[in-house]
Amino acid sequence: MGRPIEFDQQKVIDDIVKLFWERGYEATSMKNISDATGLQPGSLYAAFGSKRSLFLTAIDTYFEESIESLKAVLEGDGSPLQRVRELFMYIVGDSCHKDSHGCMLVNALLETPADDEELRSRIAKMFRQLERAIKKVLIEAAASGELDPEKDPAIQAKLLINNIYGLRVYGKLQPKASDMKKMVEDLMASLKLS
Amino acid sequence: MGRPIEFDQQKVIDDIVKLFWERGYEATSMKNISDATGLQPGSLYAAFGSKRSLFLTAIDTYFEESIESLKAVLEGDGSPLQRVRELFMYIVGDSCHKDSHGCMLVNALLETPADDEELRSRIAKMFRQLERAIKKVLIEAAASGELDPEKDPAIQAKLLINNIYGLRVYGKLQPKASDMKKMVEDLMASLKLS
DNA sequence: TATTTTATTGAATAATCGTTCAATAATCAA
DNA sequence: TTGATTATTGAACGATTATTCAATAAAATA
Repeated sequence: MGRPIEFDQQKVIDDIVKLFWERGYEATSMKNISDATGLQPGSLYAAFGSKRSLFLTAIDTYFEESIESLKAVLEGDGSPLQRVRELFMYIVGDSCHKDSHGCMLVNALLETPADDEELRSRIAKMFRQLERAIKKVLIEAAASGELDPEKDPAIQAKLLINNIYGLRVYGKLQPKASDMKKMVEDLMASLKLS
Repeated sequence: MGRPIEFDQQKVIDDIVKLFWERGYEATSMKNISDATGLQPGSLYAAFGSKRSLFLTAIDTYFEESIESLKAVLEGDGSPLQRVRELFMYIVGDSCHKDSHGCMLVNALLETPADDEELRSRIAKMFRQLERAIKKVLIEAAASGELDPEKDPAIQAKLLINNIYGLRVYGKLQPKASDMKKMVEDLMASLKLS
């Protein structure tokens, strides 16, 4: 009972994700958020509690939407390593277009002060999900003989994740998509049995 | 002539580098800087002009000190690929110890808004220096037959830089040094002629 | 209809932001 | 010693920060 919420909760959260994604935590003010959402401070605080919890909500929302797309690619068509290649090309495409803001989680992680255990461990947990998904595909690739038997799927998964982090940084430098694609091709070549 | 500067300029700049490195641009206030250096606002503004130019000075100083160490490793003893391996182990060591703050340039790049061309291009230029240094060593490795002849030194240099970016992100997640080292060993293995 | 509950408004809060400036101090040249 | 020049001090500036709150509005319940 009581007065019902008037604003579209999903739309407001998406607006907030967009803001924090583009500008980071510190550089985004509550005024920015109020302007972007059309909500007054009182409504924002009643609904979310604080700027920090607003940010945590944004992070969570971003992750849930992202991981779904990434897993869809990894579970798509083609051989295991073809699917890993698809994943990387997906990320290259996302990192290269002219108004990309990179990965919100990487951005957030790098902005997070070292002593903020809560935020750091939250983000770490998210990346572990992606790492597990990649590892799973690499194990498939090992079973089918597509992966070089010298390579340990667990370590290779970490190495691939490392390259994804790298692409998210590299993407901030306005790189040529053709360079990034060549890098990915070379990276994929190193996985295959030769 | 006129009253001479009283503070130790190098020490003050080092203090400021440390602050921006630990906390980033937005989260560091002029009050923090005043407290850390012992200088009053007036002195800081007289000497540096603005918070932004203070940050640019910090970035430049950090880079000059860093690139020297990195180049020293790349021009050290051992075969070309051994030296590349040294470089990576150096970065792993630097990224893993408990109060590491990662690479200040990567941190700064990820915090930088997309429309800040000045800062972005300044950082891009710095990374290009490291890429060139790596490429040079890879060309040596190709000449001596140490590098897999299938691999293009230019692309491999980009891929190695990509992994360095990655390690700087990975380092924020409090990783196990042993995992990172295994990753580096695998990465190095992919360069060698097999 | 009267009451309760919750949402929204938007002004107000105290603190902090980056920056400026007049006053004072320390040096050099005359 | 006097005047010019530059450095330092620390209070003050207006703007902005995250957050709060009393007033008002809209719904459900009695």
